Amino acid sequence: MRLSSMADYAVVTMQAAAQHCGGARTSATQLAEETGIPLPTTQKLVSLLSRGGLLKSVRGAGGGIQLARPAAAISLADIIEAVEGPIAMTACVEHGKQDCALEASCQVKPHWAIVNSVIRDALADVSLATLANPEPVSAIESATA
Amino acid sequence: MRLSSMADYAVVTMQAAAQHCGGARTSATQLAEETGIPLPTTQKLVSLLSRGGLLKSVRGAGGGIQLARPAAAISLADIIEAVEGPIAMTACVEHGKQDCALEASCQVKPHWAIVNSVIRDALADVSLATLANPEPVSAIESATA
DNA sequence: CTTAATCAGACCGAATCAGTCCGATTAAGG
DNA sequence: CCTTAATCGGACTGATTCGGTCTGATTAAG
Repeated sequence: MRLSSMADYAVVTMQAAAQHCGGARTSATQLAEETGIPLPTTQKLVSLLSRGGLLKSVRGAGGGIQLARPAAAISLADIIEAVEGPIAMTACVEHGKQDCALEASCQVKPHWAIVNSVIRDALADVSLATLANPEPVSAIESATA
Repeated sequence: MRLSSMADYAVVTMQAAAQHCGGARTSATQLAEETGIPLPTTQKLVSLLSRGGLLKSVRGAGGGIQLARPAAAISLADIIEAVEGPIAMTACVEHGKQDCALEASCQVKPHWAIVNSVIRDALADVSLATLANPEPVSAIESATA
């Protein structure tokens, strides 16, 4: 039930990259300095995020990285899935994976699907544009009451 | 972002125990047979759940276990916290833990608190009584739309 | 063509987790 | 009152995954 450190760092890195989006390309080195995350780790994150289609990288001298989409179109769910894989709290939620031998008599499985959707939607409702706003307000706030 | 197997098994075990609540005491052995979870693992879960105040255990011959509270008063959040500890997606959400060196300049932290609350509430809205119902319907369904 | 700077993938150590086993405790039966 | 049996409780071991680091491949500029 805890997010991996990599996913946590990825969110911070993406938020830092979003602030450089208007300028142009940024480098992993610069993001590492700004965030305080070790450079090798930042490089690994950039690799994962690029593979996930969230960052656009340009190799070679003078190259760099930039957001592949507008900040408003990138959500926490996208970032987490790029680093950790599909958001699935239990093994039975993932399609195609039927490792659970209890599946036949499991009464809990349909409920996990609902809970998983709620959590994923909550993460999808938070975009990079929202993270840039220091005052956290959004549609999800109503659910916290 | 994935639930531990122990927590997953704990939910199944509690659901099985809830169906025996009306009768009286059940044993870990019986729950292991019904759920298909290995007996030693079930014993470990019973220990954790008892320590968390969700199960009431009676030792000795003829002893057993039973729900410490009505099924409607036990939620998924209770079970998960009993097995995994406090629900905190990131280290900075947990009170008192300030291992994150980025905390000073971290723009993301306040947003995590909101997201964490949403997720915890979603888990708290699902009780054992809800799990006993094969047709999943509840207040959280509106959030899935 | 050489050089330099960047991303991308592969490797290793550490921590956590799942699982199992054995001991402490307690009620029932003789 | 003692023995027996059945249960929960905590401690240990092996394995998997995760976090972190390092080195190599690629590319544009000089």
